[in-house]
Amino acid sequence: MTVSRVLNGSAPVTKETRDRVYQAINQLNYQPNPVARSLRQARSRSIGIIVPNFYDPFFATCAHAIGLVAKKHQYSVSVTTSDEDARAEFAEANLMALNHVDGLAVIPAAFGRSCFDRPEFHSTHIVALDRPIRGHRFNSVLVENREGAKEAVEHIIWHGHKKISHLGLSEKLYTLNERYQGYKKAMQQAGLTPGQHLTCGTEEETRACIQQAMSGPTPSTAFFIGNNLVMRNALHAFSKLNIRIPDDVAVIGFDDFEMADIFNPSITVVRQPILELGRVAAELLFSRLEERNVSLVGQQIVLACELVIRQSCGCNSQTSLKASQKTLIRKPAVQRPPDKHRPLVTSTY
Amino acid sequence: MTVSRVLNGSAPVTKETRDRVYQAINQLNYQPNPVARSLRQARSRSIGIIVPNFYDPFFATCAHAIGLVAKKHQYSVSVTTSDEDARAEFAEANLMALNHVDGLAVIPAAFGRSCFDRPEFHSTHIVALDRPIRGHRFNSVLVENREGAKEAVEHIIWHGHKKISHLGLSEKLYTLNERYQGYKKAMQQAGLTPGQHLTCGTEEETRACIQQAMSGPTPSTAFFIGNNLVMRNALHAFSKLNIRIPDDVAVIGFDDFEMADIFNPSITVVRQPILELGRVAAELLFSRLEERNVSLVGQQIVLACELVIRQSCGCNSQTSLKASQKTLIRKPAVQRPPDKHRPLVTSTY
DNA sequence: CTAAGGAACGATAACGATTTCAAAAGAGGA
DNA sequence: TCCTCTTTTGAAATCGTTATCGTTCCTTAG
Repeated sequence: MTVSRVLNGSAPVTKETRDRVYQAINQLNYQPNPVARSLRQARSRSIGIIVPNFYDPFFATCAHAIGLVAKKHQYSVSVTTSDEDARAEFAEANLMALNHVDGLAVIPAAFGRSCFDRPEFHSTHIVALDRPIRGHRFNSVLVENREGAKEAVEHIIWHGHKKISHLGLSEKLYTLNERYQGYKKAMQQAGLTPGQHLTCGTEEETRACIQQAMSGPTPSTAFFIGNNLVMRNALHAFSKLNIRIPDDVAVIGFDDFEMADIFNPSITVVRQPILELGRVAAELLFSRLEERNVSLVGQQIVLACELVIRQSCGCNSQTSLKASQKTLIRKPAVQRPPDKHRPLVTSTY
Repeated sequence: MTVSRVLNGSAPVTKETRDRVYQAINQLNYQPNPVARSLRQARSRSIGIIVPNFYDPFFATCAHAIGLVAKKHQYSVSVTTSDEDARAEFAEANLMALNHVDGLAVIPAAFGRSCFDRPEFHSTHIVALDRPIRGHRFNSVLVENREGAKEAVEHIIWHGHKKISHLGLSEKLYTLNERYQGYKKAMQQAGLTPGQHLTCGTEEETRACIQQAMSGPTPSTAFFIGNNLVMRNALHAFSKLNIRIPDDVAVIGFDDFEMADIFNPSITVVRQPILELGRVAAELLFSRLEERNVSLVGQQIVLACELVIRQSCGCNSQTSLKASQKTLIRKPAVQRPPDKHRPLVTSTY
């Protein structure tokens, strides 16, 4: 008991006894057993992170950012994946709850019904990132998908394009649907007819979509591309079809990626504040664990994106920008704390 | 006690009692408490994974592969990061050991002294991936860095290049040093003078290295590039310096990456069997948890790489390969089970 | 000098499972 | 009928910590 008091500072202990305790601890190489602690206290000074997968740089960067905040607060973390499957997500979250994690940061799985309102989680603090969880108990931290997409499409319209196609992965995915809505709004406000949400899963589908969009009486002269999987496939397709960017078509994407500014032409994108997303979500979680900001419970926080103008949209960085500065960042309207770039997503091994 | 026997099948229970137990379990929504289990049994049917970071696709894919195997064996996983720091690695591993993980799969941190021979880990099964841990207790699963690099350099030599430079991140990194040794060997066997290990951390350093290598009386006509961080910076530099690939210089890299075949020209690389690496390491770990293959303890397993020939080395895929097949894979000498490609490292959110 | 109050520390009982041991119930043989 | 043996079930101890309560000792006030 005295040892416990010394280690936790939960009650006063004489300096002399304290020293004896520390001496014994050193002699015996004693380390408190976190399992027994967790059993007794029903908490563990740890948080769980559930992301759809590890190999998507977006998710990886979110997990990284959350981990940094956890480290700052001296919490340990445990990361697992849902594989975009709500059932697996439930299994993982349930296991974490049984293990008495103090909080849970989740990028909710895209497919299946979310289960965080189940009684298993009544005593667990949960924060969602990137995609919302409905429910008065939860906070969600999101990105301005709609506004970001709208701004991107407006930029293409400003370039003079009239027939702009939208390529996305699936209308079922929250973020991609939001971006499509932004695309539609920009088109309508400019008096243009928005196209369908062209669903491009595989590389073949993407090529077919592009070919179709570029045939007919009024071929598309520009593409808004909803995420990086589609961007990859689209770039491949453009190359195979001998379609030149930005001469034949303008291209603008959502979510910045590692190679976007190495590409020739470099790719104009809407950059999401990924580190900020993870950071804000994590800080929110910890503020709730420490019973602060309780008034925010149930609120959504939405972070602004940046339009990163490079060459693929038709802007000629050689002339319009200083030679030393290949990338122009148009600052978002909403003020927000400065965000460092996504960490370099490349190998160090 | 009877409930425990029913759930674990650790002793015979009458069908009648068993049914009553299940009925009660359903009524009460009972779930066994893994913390109490872990406290009593000193095991948890879970493994820990420690990787340097999440955002490097290589590490992410390793973690993914290990997770798949764990799922198959019905173990849960907990992933954390060391940030390439051996002290943080020790802290994470120690915490996992205290939490009674049954096994630990680690990509050892590059910087600092590895601590897995400390008494804290005497009862934990540990397997290393990608980088070795010395010690008779440990298994390591590695990639043929030397042979892969050698084969790549031999391919460039076959193209007729005589002055070939080696760009790497750091000689302190195990894998990069191994690859440099392979480069040196290939050069020496061909009667050519190997260059220094050119250390390229930042983009500026990389540019300087390239400029230096390409100046003087005998400028480099080819570059072997040790990993993807340097590859990224090098591609940027080549583009800025208006050096054309493969016309001015040939380029070959180590480790395949997402955009390698989208690039123009597509990048020839040595592909590592990443999923296989994770799979083999995980299966080895589980076979040791189940007390099988004990004879393998202390052994290293080394997996072969593939040379993926694209355009940047000077091979003209338009003529030398079928038009439908842009990528030629030269099979490795060593037979090994077929490996699926790295999962697509792009966003689905 | 006594009583009251606080500081320091120890004893006991949880937390929720499993290990070990003991008891009850049923089967079979003398 | 009684005894032994096996099958099934329950009781107690245990894992390593903390919550709770109680005891000792010392200080201070009346």
